[in-house]
Amino acid sequence: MPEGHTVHRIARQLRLDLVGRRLAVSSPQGRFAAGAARVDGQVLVAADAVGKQLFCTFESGDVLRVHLGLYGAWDFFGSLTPLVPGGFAAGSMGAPRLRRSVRMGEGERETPAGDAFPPEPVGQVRVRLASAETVADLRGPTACEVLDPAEAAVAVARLGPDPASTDDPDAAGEVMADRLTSRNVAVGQLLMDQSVVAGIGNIYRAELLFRARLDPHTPGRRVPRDVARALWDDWAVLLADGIERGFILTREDLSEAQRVEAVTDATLRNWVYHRAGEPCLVSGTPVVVEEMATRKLYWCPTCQV
DNA sequence: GAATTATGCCCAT
DNA sequence: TGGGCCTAATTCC
Repeated sequence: MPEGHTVHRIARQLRLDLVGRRLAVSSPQGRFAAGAARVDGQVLVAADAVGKQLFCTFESGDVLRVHLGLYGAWDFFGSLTPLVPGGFAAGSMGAPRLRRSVRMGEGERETPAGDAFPPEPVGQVRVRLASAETVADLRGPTACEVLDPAEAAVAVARLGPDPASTDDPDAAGEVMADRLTSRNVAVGQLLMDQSVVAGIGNIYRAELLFRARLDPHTPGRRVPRDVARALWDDWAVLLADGIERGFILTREDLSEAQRVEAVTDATLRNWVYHRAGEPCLVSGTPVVVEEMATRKLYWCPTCQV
């Protein structure tokens, strides 16, 4: 599920197993041959997520910028460090992939072509990052390019604040509140605007607004500043939880047993997202789905005013 | 088995 | 406004 939490997990996996190593960078698909050649053979010195974008910095200063879009995903093979102590190592992260391996247990990976390492690329692999022990394959990204340091700085500057990539969350929250409360655009659209706040996608958008009991159509300018700040604080909580948990869970009312169930049952995870026509879990009113700026918006007209 | 759908966002028209 | 990315789970016959 490539909202912000997913990209932070990908950056974490890259830091654990590929940062600090000299990498072979290639484009098995061929569409990124020139970009791959620019960083091939260099040491990867950093991997950072900002919002939904991933920035991989090489020793020359050049930066591989990746945006997964709707279909993109990274598949990891070889020696992998669990993302959380005692947890599973990553298999595939991004859009749903390799579901068979997920059923085996999240993180267990399907090994194509037997146990050979490195594995033969399967399908359209845009970029392969390979150390002696680990391979990361990128498929289906909407953006994948190599930038010089100045260009990379511009790309980062275009993004709003991200609670998981700032060292001053309070100041960043003020920036988000400024941007959210200065326009007449619906708050439901502003939360999806990556220059207002980075990393929120369609699920987090719907759930943040429900948790705040806020009507998605409220113009930004009409959102009280303390409500805007509370949205930032809640986003910081949900994002940190999503990064650790590996999926989006926004129902703070679930029992421990239900939280365990939610690992395999996505229908338990959210208040309104993907629940069109089902009764709101608080008011019983059927959850409404409508189009907002070409994306489906789920909300409860009784609770969110 | 085919059609639809999806967590995003860019670009051409 | 529509297509593109390039995939797989889900839903519909």
